Amino acid sequence: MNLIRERGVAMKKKQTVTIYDVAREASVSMATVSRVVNHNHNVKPETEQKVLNVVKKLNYRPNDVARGLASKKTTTVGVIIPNVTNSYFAALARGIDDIAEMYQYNIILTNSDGDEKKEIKALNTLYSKQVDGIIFMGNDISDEVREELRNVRTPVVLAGSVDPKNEFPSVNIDYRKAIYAQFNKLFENGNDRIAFIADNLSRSINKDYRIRGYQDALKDAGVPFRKSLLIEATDVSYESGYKLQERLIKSGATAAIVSNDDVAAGIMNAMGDNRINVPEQFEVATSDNTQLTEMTRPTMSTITQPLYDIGAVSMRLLTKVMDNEEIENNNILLSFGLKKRESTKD
Amino acid sequence: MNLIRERGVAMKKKQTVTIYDVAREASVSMATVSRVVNHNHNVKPETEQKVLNVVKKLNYRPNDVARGLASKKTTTVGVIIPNVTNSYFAALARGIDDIAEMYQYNIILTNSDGDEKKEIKALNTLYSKQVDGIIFMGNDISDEVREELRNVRTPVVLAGSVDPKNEFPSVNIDYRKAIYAQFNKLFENGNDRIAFIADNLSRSINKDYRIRGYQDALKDAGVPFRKSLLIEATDVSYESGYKLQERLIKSGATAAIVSNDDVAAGIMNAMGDNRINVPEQFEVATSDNTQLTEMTRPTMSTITQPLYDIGAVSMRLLTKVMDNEEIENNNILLSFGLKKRESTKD
DNA sequence: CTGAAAGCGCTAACAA
DNA sequence: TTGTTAGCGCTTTCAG
Repeated sequence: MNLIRERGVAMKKKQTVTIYDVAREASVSMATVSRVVNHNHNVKPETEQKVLNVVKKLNYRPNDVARGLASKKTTTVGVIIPNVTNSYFAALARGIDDIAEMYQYNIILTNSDGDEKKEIKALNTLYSKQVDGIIFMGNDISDEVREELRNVRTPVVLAGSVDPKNEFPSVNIDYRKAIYAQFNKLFENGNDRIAFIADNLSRSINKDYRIRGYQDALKDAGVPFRKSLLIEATDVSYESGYKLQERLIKSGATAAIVSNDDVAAGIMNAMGDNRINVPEQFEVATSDNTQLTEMTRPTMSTITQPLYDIGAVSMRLLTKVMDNEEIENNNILLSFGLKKRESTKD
Repeated sequence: MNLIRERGVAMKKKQTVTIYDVAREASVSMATVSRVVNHNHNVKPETEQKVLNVVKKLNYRPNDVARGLASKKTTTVGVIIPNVTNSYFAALARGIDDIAEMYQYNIILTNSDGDEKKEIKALNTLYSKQVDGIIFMGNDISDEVREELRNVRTPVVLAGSVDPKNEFPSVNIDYRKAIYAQFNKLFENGNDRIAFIADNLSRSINKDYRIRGYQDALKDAGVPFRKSLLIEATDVSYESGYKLQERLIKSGATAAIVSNDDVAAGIMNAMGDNRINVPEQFEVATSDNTQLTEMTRPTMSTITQPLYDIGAVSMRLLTKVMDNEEIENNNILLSFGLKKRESTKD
């Protein structure tokens, strides 16, 4: 080993300079170097300066892996996302990364496609990598995932994803109230056959939240429930929305509440392509207020959600959990709104 | 230490089971456990089975951090992306992650906003984290970034980002030829005042590639170059496109080649809102073929790029570089096409 | 086919 | 304020 070090420039392999090298060169102990590198205050200014000089001279960069092993902290958090390509989740991811960066964390990003198997696999990998925390996105969590989440014993926060059992910290909007409000708008516009559309009606986020809001509204409005107005899309894509148009018309609906912007855009464009005017003949209200809502013609009325903030707040919450801080409220609901654009009458 | 382990269940701190525990329980050495966990063939089947049983019984999970320190491989690669929220880059990121997963790598994702300072900071962080490789996205690389990239001495591949000096491996399409082809289409449609729009005309990807293609075409078509037709957007957003519309009309252009789909959508919608018909009165051709091109009305004609593949191929290329494989071609150009939709006449 | 032992580069008591 | 010394959990020669 020493032989290798001595040979210096003659070495072929790239020479990594370690804390030991710095210590020797600065005539101090490794502990002291560690202290100055970690901005530990208990170091005499002169010593600190001396070390800093050597650090610069040798271009020393601490090895985070070694650090992680010794300190049991990796300063990285895992992020499970259904699909980066989905603008709703991408917006959250951006919020997460920004706050993570602010708190000196890095993000390991894994796409799950909302698939339970992949989610579990990702969780295991993240666990092996010793991440300090995990942000989980995926609308809701299956029992198997819940089990795994308990298992890994790593702080977890759900972002834009509900936990009906309130077992894990989460950041969301109140989906039930949001749909309730949206229904009423549409109802006031004269619609009493309002369809509700989501990609998976049996998922908790729909079954336990959105559809309940829908039914609350139905009840208060004195409108009977019609099962045929609950429509399931094959997935959260533009195409799946486009294909739904015919069925929607046949259902007798005159308006639709859609839980995803891409799907809503598909429905709207399909209406237009089939000479059904939006909003005159059919009103469409969507849910995510992604930028797409302003790009379509007509533009889309929507629930407004603070997407970026949902991500940002989740990450902030996670830092608190990781630091064992006292959490006053584990299930944060950010406020939503209703934005009227051109796809609804009022 | 032993004391602590002995206390077993009595311990408060969560007990992590290590390779040492497995070895003891299975009455073999750590080395043997390591071998079976890493699927090293030189292990007698019975021994392997015995170890595997204990692994399962104790629910042993290898610690990747310790592994990383010992083996100097972290099986994670860094990905620098301007913005996950940008659908062009998000599509590449998805391709990257899928192939990474296939090769057992994880991805550390960092948003740079295309900002040189952030790019350099990210590079340094990734270096500290000892990533095995880096995928860089950002259109092109400044001299400072180039310097840093050389410095870190970690395999790098550029995805959807040009390196005019061909110093680093990269995966792209031939932007010059693509713009050339697109110009000709528009020219054949009867336009001789065709604007070219990008967010930063002085960036290499525009200056050295796209604008050259534009000028090649100009020359072959015998059309004089007009500087006023080279238009810079403030950024790659829908709004910046929307705001450009007036200037575009004033420039005398009758068609535009736009280098970003969001910007193109903004321009198109602004035209529509100002009662200028696309494509009858103004033709718009865009560049990325993201899904947005099908969502706008009219739909957008575009260059088609294999976005997902650019990411996927980049990651595949990176695995080769990391494995020191012989690379036949360092600068991969994937094929592009031209897709006619409704925003151009032919 | 298996084991012993020396690290990987750093942090964190504990002393001094 | 600084140094000494154990490890952190695993891989990897090198023997046997």
